[in-house]
Amino acid sequence: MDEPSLARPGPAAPGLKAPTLVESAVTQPTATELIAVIVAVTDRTPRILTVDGATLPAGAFQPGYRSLQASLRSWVEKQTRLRLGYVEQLYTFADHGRTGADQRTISISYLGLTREGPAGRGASWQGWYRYFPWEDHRTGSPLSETLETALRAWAEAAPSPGARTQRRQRAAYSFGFDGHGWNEELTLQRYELLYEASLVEEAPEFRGTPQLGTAMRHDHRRILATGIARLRAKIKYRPVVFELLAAEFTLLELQQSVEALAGRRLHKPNFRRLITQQQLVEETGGSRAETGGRPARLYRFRRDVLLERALGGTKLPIARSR
Amino acid sequence: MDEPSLARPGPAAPGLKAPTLVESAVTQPTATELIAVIVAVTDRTPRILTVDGATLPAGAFQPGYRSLQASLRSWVEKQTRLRLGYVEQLYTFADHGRTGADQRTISISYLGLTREGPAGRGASWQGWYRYFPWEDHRTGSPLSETLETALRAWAEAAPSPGARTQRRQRAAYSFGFDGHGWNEELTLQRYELLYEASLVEEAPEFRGTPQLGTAMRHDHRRILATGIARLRAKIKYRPVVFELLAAEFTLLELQQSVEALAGRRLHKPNFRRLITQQQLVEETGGSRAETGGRPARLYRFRRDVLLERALGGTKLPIARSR
DNA sequence: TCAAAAGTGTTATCCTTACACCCATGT
DNA sequence: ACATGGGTGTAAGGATAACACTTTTGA
Repeated sequence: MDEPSLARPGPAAPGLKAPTLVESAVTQPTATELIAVIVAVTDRTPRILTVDGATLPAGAFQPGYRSLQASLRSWVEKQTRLRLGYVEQLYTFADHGRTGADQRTISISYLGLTREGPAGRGASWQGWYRYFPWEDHRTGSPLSETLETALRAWAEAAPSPGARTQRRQRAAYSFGFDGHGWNEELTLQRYELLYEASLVEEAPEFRGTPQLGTAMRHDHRRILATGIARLRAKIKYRPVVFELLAAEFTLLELQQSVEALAGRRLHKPNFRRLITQQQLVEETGGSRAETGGRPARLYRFRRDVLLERALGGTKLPIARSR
Repeated sequence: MDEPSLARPGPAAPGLKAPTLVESAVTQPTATELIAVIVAVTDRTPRILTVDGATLPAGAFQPGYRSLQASLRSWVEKQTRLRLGYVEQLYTFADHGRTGADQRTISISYLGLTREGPAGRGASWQGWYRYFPWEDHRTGSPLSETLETALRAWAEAAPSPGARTQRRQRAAYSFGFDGHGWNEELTLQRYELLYEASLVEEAPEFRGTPQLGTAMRHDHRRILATGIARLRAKIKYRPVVFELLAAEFTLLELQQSVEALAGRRLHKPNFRRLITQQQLVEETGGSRAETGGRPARLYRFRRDVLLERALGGTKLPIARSR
């Protein structure tokens, strides 16, 4: 049924002249760097490893490693003595005019999860909401009025009526105006929209107007936005949060870690049910009394659980008002 | 609340000595190539553009273009005269020992959607299920018995009891045995599992045992599996199918295109509701009577609809039995 | 006794899934 | 008449969201 009329061609004979659709790749040598978004959660704050607070760790790809990911992992672990848990590739792009005009740098960005430890030479941990203050909706929406005003002005400044409508819709959808509701996964879209509206700068080298949040070197803030968006989507269907927690934890600690990443408050009773019903965790038998309430039972992650499908079918039990 | 104890460092002063976490990236020149999975759907068959049926189109990255994606797009459109609609980056990897030991190739793979046209010099369109016969579940599960037998044998051959259980669970989850149900998005996991179980070959250069499906050059079949998985996930929340259709189409044509990509049958009444209720399409006023039934109304995609959230909240209305 | 956090039970609501059925056209 | 595909109504079931309430500790 699929394609009965097509003859089955064998693999191309070796030594055959290459057709135009396969060009030689060796002609254009480029430099390759790996950029890492290393995330930990401490004290209800998602943090990333930076260099001087404005640059993401970056290193050259070491040939000799089995894969790009292996190269990144070993390089980070050697430099920082942090153990990386989950690692995932984010995006690859050609850096514009960083090196010479004929020689461009290919940057391959990665997301890595760990637990906070000493940062080491020249490095420091920074809360990620410092770069994206509008992304933390755990206690109201901090900049919502400022942003809404600025974005409406930007929309009205569009050249044509059609473009105006489009801008209005995009802003409303991305930032949750007009009854659209906040969607925490749209971090990258929001950043790009703010960039288009000149409310945010790409690199501190070019400064001028007052900024929303702290800028980073080159396009690193955009890479971080990509990482946040990816992680916020991921925690909903894969149990990666546990990589950020100690071996034993209370359900509240688990909840607060998810809240920190998602930037929203969750509904406690429903969150607990979600976790316990899926049998993602098991009791250790211990308990912890620290915060002036009834002592909480301690749990550990069940590593034997199937890796896929976790933390709730799709959604998190978000708390209703604020 | 976020990080009161941390001083706010400014951006690094230019000219500062680079800390170890930022290595020079220019030291290791590598070759860079772009690999394209170009998809079209014709006659209820998803097809990809290949070279000699066994190789994906690949070309060198052209510096001078705005971005990697722009470079890929222009190169494909120039070589094939096809217009690419939606384009998305898939994955980047370092090719193992294709070039010399000290000089490795970085391959950046892309997914691109188009409509089928003349393939041109040396190229040909191939139905993708030729490489993955077990992925088409539109008319039953073709190889289910063969596969289940082979995979159970593979599981039992594991060295330890723990590994056996793991293998059994992975196989059951990936292929839908033991009441797990078929999940069409797990194309890549299934391919990798079959590869581990030596039921599939990575490249035709090394042949020997009988194969499941047609092999491709290098790791191109794995790249194709990545593209299929990504596209199958994407059609559920972004209206990308329309890039594969003519400007006007019937709802059945739309449904059959989705079915072709997903490799499963859908429930007609529910599918139609899903589409019409979300106002993704509008009637053109015309109709078409071709297949011996009541004439079908023609629709067109509403381009003014917001790009995000489409084709059903999350899921497709899958038909119950076969 | 009160504050704070840990937990449990139950209901309301919506979305998905399934079933049942009628409509329009060509042969 | 009947086969084929087009098209509508509606009920069952399950998952999410919300509300109300009890329990256990420390200050």
